Amino acid sequence: MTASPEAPGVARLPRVTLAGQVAGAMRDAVLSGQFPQGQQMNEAELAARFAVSRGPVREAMQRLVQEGLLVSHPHRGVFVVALSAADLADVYLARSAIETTALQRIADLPDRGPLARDLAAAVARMGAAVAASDWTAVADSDLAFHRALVDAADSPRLSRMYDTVQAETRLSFQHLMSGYRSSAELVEEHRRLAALATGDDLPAALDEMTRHLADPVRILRRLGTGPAA
Amino acid sequence: MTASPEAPGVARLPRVTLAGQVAGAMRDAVLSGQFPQGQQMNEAELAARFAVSRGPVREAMQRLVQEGLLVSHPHRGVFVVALSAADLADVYLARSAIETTALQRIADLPDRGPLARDLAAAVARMGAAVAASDWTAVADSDLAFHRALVDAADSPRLSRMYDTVQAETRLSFQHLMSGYRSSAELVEEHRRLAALATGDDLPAALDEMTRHLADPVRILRRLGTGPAA
DNA sequence: GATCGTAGGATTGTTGACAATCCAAACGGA
DNA sequence: TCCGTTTGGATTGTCAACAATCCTACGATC
Repeated sequence: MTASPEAPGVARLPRVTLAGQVAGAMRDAVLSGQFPQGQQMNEAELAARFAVSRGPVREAMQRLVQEGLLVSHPHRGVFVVALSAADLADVYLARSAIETTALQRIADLPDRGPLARDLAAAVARMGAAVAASDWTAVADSDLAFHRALVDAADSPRLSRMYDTVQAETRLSFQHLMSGYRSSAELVEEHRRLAALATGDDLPAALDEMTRHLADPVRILRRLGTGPAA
Repeated sequence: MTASPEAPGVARLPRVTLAGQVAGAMRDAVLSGQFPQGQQMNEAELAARFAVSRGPVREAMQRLVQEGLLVSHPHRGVFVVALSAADLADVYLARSAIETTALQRIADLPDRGPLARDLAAAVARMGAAVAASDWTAVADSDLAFHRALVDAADSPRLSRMYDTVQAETRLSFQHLMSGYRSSAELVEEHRRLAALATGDDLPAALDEMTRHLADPVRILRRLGTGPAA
């Protein structure tokens, strides 16, 4: 047996580098709203805060730039992205592209049992979170639901692309949360989605998903928030 | 008029940094097959080659990692990706996700004239390239065709996601080229796609695109190339 | 009074040196 | 002969100092 450098399954245990740790911490900080949108991320400041040199900080920031959480202006600095209403609509367009494709692939899956379990669990958590009025947990279970769906398609690229747009989705929650649809309705909607995703009526599933993802865009348009078109 | 920091339209002229230039050069080198798949990219070596320090080289490599052209193993190095048959199939799945969504958006466009022109131009160039047996030009026009299509959807995120998968597509050409479908058929297929994309029968367009993108996967499966599943 | 030009301060981009980690080959023992 | 250990070389990860660029505020000129 020739030991391949990339043995499948046995993932090399994650050799953490400083840059990776800093990237994780910064991602959490940005996603938790610790840095307001548009704020500049000062390299020296962050380096001092994490007690590392500017090198790893630069590397970490560049990763977050590629993830769409930060935006870089050469020779000027990197800033927390400020998502416009048009950006939010675009995020949901990208999500629908990924999630509907995932649905199609899921329909060809031999065993949708595991996915059904994951989705049910996410819906259950969402229900509990709504009952407890824990909006952070509601958002988390929402994200977990859709992630489980995409990951079930077993496509590295769809999952990878979804990482980015889901991060942006999470970022947008801090804007959207207020005008969000009624929570009870939200849970019911996901329960319906779960049933359709693991059922046998693909067109109906696609239709429901499209409507589900179009809703936030409609809300945005109604609120008239966000700068410019 | 308060000068906004992000005036729309007036894009800041691209302040090139060394890292950016190195990234461009490395991208070209990798995509042109100058570095074989799986080869390690030695930092010091590349730094000497471009006459810069290791810093910009590291930064450039990290960008290409995010673009999917290189893969990084912490403490071991970064390598040119080796796309398996499964990876190629996945690339085309991701492409279909993006391109079918683009088609749907294009269908809602008020004026599809510019797109029709771009697509026609790409098809014309493809025809000329086939006549001249210039396979590089054939590939280029193929890529240009699909890029024009995606860009016409006017979605920053779809376009950005497409950057990555198109780079991988280009990389895969060096494998796939041989068993590619007949060139005359290829031109005709794109001519048909152009007509459908700018026409009024969206379902037919989606269907044709799906078939178009499924073809390379079938070819791969037939050839039985690529390591493992 | 407004505009252009200029100096100051701050921040980012780049560099070369140092430290930590990994891989492979040589070595010794069973 | 085979296996586990160790050691050496090479490569990557990190650091702190230097250079280049940008933005702001101030002052001169029209």
